[in-house]
Amino acid sequence: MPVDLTPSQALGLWHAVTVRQVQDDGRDLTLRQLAILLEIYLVPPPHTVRGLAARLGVTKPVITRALDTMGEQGLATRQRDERDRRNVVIKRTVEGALFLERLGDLIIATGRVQTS
Amino acid sequence: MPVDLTPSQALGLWHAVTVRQVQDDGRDLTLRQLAILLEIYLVPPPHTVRGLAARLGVTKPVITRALDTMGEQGLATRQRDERDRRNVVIKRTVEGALFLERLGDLIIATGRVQTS
DNA sequence: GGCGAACGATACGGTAGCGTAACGACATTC
DNA sequence: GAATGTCGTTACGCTACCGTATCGTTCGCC
Repeated sequence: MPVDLTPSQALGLWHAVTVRQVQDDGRDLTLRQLAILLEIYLVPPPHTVRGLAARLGVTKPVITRALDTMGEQGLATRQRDERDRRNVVIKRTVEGALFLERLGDLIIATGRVQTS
Repeated sequence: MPVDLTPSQALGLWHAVTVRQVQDDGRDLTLRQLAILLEIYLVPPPHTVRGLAARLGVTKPVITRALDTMGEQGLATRQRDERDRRNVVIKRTVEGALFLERLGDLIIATGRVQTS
């Protein structure tokens, strides 16, 4: 099941999905926040602030702030690591999973339309 | 040349591309700015502030501000419409075209790796 | 010519992001 | 048990974005 996109199709897909995301989503996430969210939900846990910062090439406060915002929106949760209480483990939430599920559906639906 | 993505592959693609975009791009565009950029370069001109605002479901100042920022970065230019001097026509730039070209290549390259 | 509408830009107060630097809590090491 | 190191968070000053409201310019129309 290969993904065989031309450059034009690739950008077209990105275009359509991004526009619909802007239109529909009241959340207005940053690219960084979206990257963090995808990282949390698509990469096996555990996730820490330091780990995410290193993975994305940003500073720790960026992650802390993003988790603050996304926490208020119910997209992720924080939890102290009881084994090493210096660490904070980032947990997934139902709402976050739903958000990504909708995003996945949007991409697929758009891809079908774009290339049909 | 169909795009036959599973939900998992779709999100995986989005994930990898978004993360690399965050890692590599010092510009740190907003989702809205990215949507505007894609709209300008993938939809046939002419583009106006009002048109883009309507298309994306945002207010006019959002477009004005985004064009300010993107103008400083060389990603787009503004030009008065001499036929109707109330209008401003948004023009593409070489740098903007290069940016999108790189994005397209990134998506394709990622898609190949992701699904191989 | 004057009035109203349309367009883009600007002003305003507020919020949220940024990077750098420092901080408190905790673990580790000697 | 005191020093050192490692976490995540907070503080600071700053910049950029937000939405609402208003402004100046320009067009169209009577």
